[in-house]
Amino acid sequence: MASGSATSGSSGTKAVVTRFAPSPTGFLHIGGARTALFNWLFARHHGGKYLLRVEDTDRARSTDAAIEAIFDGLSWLGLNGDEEPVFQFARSERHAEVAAKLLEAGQAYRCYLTSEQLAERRQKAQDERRPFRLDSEWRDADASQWPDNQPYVVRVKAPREGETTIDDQVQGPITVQNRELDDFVILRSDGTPTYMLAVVVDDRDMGVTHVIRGDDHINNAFRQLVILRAMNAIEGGWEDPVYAHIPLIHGADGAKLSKRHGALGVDAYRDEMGLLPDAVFNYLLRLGWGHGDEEIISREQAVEWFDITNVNKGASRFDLAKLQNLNGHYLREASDEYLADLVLPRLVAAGYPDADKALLARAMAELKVRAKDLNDLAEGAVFLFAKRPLTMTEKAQKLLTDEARERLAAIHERLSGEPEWTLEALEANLKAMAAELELGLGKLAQPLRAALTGQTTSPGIFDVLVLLGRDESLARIAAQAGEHTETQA
RNA sequence: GGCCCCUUCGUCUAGCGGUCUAGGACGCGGCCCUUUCACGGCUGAAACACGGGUUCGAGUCCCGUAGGGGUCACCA
Repeated sequence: MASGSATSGSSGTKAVVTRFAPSPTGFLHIGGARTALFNWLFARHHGGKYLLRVEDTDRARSTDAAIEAIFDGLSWLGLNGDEEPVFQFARSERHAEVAAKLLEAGQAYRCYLTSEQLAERRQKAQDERRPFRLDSEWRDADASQWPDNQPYVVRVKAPREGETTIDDQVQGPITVQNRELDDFVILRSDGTPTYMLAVVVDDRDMGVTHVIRGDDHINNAFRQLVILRAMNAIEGGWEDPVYAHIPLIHGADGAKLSKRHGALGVDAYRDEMGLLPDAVFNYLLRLGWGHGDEEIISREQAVEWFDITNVNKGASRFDLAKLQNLNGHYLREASDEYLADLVLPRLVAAGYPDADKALLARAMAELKVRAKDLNDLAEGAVFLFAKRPLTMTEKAQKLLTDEARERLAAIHERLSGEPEWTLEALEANLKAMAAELELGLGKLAQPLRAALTGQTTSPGIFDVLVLLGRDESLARIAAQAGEHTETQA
């Protein structure tokens, strides 16, 4: 049993309950996604539950758009909660109720210090270059001393002696001297609960057994334990959860991930970068965690192998190149139908409203081996739906020399007589032609590629001919062919 | 600054006192395959931050130093 030092858990085999608790003040970024992933994996691995809670107690900064974006991102990654999400703000009455109990039991107190007074004291401490620690004169004030009609906040009475140790599942034991803890606010002067109170109450009411979150919350754990243990002393049934603080993700330059760096919403990875959810899932899993030499890990495998105590303690950097490589792998594994569905809207958006899914799907096998994301796939597919006359890339244009155009004319003549428009027949035909002309196949294939696709890279040239079909192929060749054939396209 | 935490190739990691002349992956170089680009295969360069201990033996344990990160709100 790993848990804080004091409380003795009465239940030895309690079912695991984890939660992911984003605050809807921004979008689901990559770090949050990984926290959700680890919570999900841990719960799945132990056959427990994984819950979602929206921490929207900051009314000013919370937005519906953010809530939607977060759910959308989680859903894309397959990390939906096992139950309906809890909205923290809706529970403020319960939070206030707990604060009242704390107050009543003398574990919290009304503090009439104003923000200005606090700022003053902080400033003074800083000027004297000593650490600021709040020592409110209201901590032990009697009800008779309370001023009338003055706003006040409710603070918990943090212990001032001894020390507290949490046995963190990732970081190992962490000890803090209790005198480092201050009497933090649990109820604001307008009566609303602070995050510190709400988290503790909600976690316990939701039955959360394992708190897995970013290690920027380590210090909060000690504060939350103050509330938790006070409540446990008052009414019992408030057990310490098991903590696991996972390291943050840094940008490629080692600095904290911020909007400037790679801290994009997961929607950007999906929409702009054209990545697959399985790839992001796999990448995030391997960031800070490993299982021997395994690199490609399926969801099922991940659930089986995942162990929170194996998570590394140090922060890791976000490496886009590796993510893209992984994505390329998952792209090649994905079915042609699935990919065609994802690529089609991209083609339409790129100005090819006539893009045909069936043709796209047929080309996919050839397309996906040379792509690392959906953008590559869409770009590679453009030639299938481009209208004549094709626009040539600079490199393609260069390939179409007079000599090349003459060869195209010859190819046109020859393929016009090809009775069987199949991969095998076309390959045999053109190879024979190259041999007769004593040319490398490339001398024919490259100009052909330019004429057919407008580009210098594409799927195999015979595949391209088959994909395009006889009529379209011949028309495109004719359009670029040299003089001695009259081009009638 | 106080407190807490971290430190293996450029990056992600394996390593849980001897099997480490430190393994894998991405990236980078070379070769092969090849009509292009990819894919794939083979191969090369590349790391235990530093200094003290403990031990017969340390990448693995302990202590310092340096570097990095987190946190110090009536924000979450």
